[in-house]
Amino acid sequence: MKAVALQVIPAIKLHSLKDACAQCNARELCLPQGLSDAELQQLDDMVGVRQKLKRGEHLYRNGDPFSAIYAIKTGFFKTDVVTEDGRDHVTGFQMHGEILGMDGISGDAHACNAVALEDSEVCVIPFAELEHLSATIPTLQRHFHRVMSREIVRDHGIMMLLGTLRAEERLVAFLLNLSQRYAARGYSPTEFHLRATRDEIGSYLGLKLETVSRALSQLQDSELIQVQQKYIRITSLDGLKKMLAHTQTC
Amino acid sequence: MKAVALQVIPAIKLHSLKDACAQCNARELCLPQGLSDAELQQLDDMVGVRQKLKRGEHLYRNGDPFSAIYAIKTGFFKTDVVTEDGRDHVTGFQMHGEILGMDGISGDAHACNAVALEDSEVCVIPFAELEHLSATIPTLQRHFHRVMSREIVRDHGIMMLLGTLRAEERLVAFLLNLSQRYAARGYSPTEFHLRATRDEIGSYLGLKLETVSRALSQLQDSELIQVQQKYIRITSLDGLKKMLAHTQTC
DNA sequence: CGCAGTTTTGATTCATCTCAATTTGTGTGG
DNA sequence: CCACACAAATTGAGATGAATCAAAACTGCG
Repeated sequence: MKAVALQVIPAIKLHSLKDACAQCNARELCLPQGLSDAELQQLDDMVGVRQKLKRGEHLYRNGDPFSAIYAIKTGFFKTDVVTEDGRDHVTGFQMHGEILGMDGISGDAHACNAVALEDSEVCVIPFAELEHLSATIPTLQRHFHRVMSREIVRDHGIMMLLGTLRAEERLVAFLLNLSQRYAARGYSPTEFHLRATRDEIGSYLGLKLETVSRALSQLQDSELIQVQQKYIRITSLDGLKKMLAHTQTC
Repeated sequence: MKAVALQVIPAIKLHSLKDACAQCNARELCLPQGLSDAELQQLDDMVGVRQKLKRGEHLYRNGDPFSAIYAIKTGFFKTDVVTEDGRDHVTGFQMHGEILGMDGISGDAHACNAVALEDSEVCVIPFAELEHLSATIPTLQRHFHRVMSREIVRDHGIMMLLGTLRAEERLVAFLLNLSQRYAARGYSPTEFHLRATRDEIGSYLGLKLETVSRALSQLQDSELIQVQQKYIRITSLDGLKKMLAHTQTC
């Protein structure tokens, strides 16, 4: 997959834009959470641009100058970091309602790659304007800080996963995390499509793709899940949870 | 080590406090970086309390209500997360000039433990006041966002380390990171004391303490470092760097 | 229909963990 | 100040989980 020119949708109609945040189905999970109607309006004015990406396209690349963060309106992304010697590592999967690009704030350039794993659409939030607006809307400021903090906490959880869990447990943790996030979005917590390949999942979990495949097969043999390529059906949510709970205790 | 009542140093003298930030030797690395004298003064007024901790004392614990972040004035800390089933994992080591506690913003409660690994002193920065002040001082706002973003980027680096490096490489990355941070503080980049035990380092790197010990011995046998318990002397900084650079390439 | 990419599964190798014994270092109280 | 007890670190031998190498099966797309 090679670089593709980003397709930017310019502001079309003032009216439709004003309602964009208000009508977005990711709203409850997104940045404007908890804002009043008037504040929502202000935020809506700021988010002037939507951007569509096809599967495989980069939203941004490591080293790109930083100017905006992105709220995922629809779709699914991965972020990955690459070292000088070519090793790459998937640092996260993001779904709609989640914020991308905060890695870029510290160095005025993005510190990872963000790639759409399916056709997606994001809201471009110019960061300078977000800072400006959040200085006058305490709720927005507070919420933005929470979003950044949540990313830090989430990353600590992944570090824990990578540092202490065994292969099968990592996969269980991954599946339960997806399940919970789908549930929060009103989708089935027990039935979903993986958007990532075994290789990408492996990279995220610090495992080789064969190990991911084997672990999935094992979980299927244990009758905890059903796997059919990217389709996952969790048949025992409790069973999975128990696998994480009492590993050393018993 | 059990819980110890936190020792809080109340504001003593208005004058001495007003100069606290200005005179702090961690200033160049800390939150006030880049502020004007007048802004520094305002920040200084906000940071009303210093707090001293003895080795082994907790600055905060998982679940503690969140009200402030902490700038390390002197000393050395570790942060760790613990799961229900008792597994714990060290998520980071922090030295003076660095900020602790941002994990607590998202849930109004701290999401990890912070423990002093040597006698330390921190500046307590009430978070509500920081938000309030940063709404009027753009430089402060910007800088705070950078600090949070830097933590995210750093965590991604650790995830990469945990997911893709082998034991010896992880240790090299750890030592080089310490070296660089000591250098940035005006200390020797090639000679320092580890404040953490092998067990804590192992937890941080996703390794067992024996593996840490073996890897250190190996690096010593390769004449890249000298080890004497917690004392480390790097004899070939370039040699260490090469170990990380061309592992797969050659 | 065929080809490329992805996934599954098997056999083997290797790195790290585990268990265990010893050494070294540290702090405390007599 | 020294001796003792406890914590931390080193080192070895063996077990084990995941990586590697390899082949076959499946999927989806042109």
